[in-house]
Amino acid sequence: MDNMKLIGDLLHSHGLKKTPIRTEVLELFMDHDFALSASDIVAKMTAGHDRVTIYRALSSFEEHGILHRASEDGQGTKYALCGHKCPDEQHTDKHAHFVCDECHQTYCLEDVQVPEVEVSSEFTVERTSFVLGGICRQCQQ
Amino acid sequence: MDNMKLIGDLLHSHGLKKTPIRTEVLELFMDHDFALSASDIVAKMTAGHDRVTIYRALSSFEEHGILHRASEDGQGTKYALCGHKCPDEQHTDKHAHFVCDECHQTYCLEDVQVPEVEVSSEFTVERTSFVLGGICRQCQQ
DNA sequence: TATTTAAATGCAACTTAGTTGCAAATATAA
DNA sequence: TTATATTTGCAACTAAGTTGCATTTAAATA
Ligand SMILES: [Zn+2]
Ligand SMILES: [Zn+2]
Ligand SMILES: [Zn+2]
Ligand SMILES: [Zn+2]
Repeated sequence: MDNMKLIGDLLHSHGLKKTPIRTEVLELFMDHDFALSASDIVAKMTAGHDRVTIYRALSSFEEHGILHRASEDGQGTKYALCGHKCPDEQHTDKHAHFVCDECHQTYCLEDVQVPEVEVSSEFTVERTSFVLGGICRQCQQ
Repeated sequence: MDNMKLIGDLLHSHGLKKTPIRTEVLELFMDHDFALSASDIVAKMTAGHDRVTIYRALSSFEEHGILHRASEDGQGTKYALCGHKCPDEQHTDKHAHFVCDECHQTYCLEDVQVPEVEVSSEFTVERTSFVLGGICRQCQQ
């Protein structure tokens, strides 16, 4: 598990300082296969770090393409690394996401491409979000 | 413009009492071709009605299939009648929506069907939301 | 028309997500 | 080791949305 090395490189390659908080946040993302919100992270962080710092880390990671928005239901924005344990390129919004109505977890559906559609020339499309909702396997049994 | 008749029938057919506030809310939806949030409505309503009442009207209309959720960006949930001036059936989530990054207005793209996709059997899909973002014609000039 | 009652409204208070300004702390580079 | 830009913490704020409860009102019916 040399996530540490990975994280160091990732932060450095984006000109971001490697701080304990950022490191821990990225570790959390690598240790989960579902998306995390700011408050999820605050709850999972060891020490009692300030919410604001977490919000700023998430914004910064999003701006640098380290994280992408996976969903934004009323309970807050959830973020994810693009591929689970692949903190690399293509953190795009080109795949769909799934939100479970039961456990409220959000998953990246990396093998479900967001479809291309024809839209009236009245609109210039620059972003796309395709979010499916329902029940995940754990919540079904 | 016998929207009044339409609104009366609509409310009555759902067993909802016809009140001045609900009437005015539905008129607002009929008079706009973009989706409206609770605070949009509060701002456009004549008298100074309570926010809570508007939230409750919107929830009630959503439960009865009179309105559907068009988008929920960080700035709040926007609702729309299914067809502009067609307060009837099929207030489904089967069409896409467009959110303008400039004016922050949300439009129903009633001719853009939400695509059907194959999803891993790990997930049981019950809802779908397909939201496009970009710039609308007015904001492009 | 007058009475009754369930439904709708208003108000106050609360929760939660997210933001801003500023001072103090700290990661890195020289 | 020092200097500096970046990051963090704190306090305070905004905005969306919710809840409980008392009051009002639409509409059914007597
Ligand atoms: Zn679940
Ligand atoms: Zn994703
Ligand atoms: Zn626009
Ligand atoms: Zn719509």
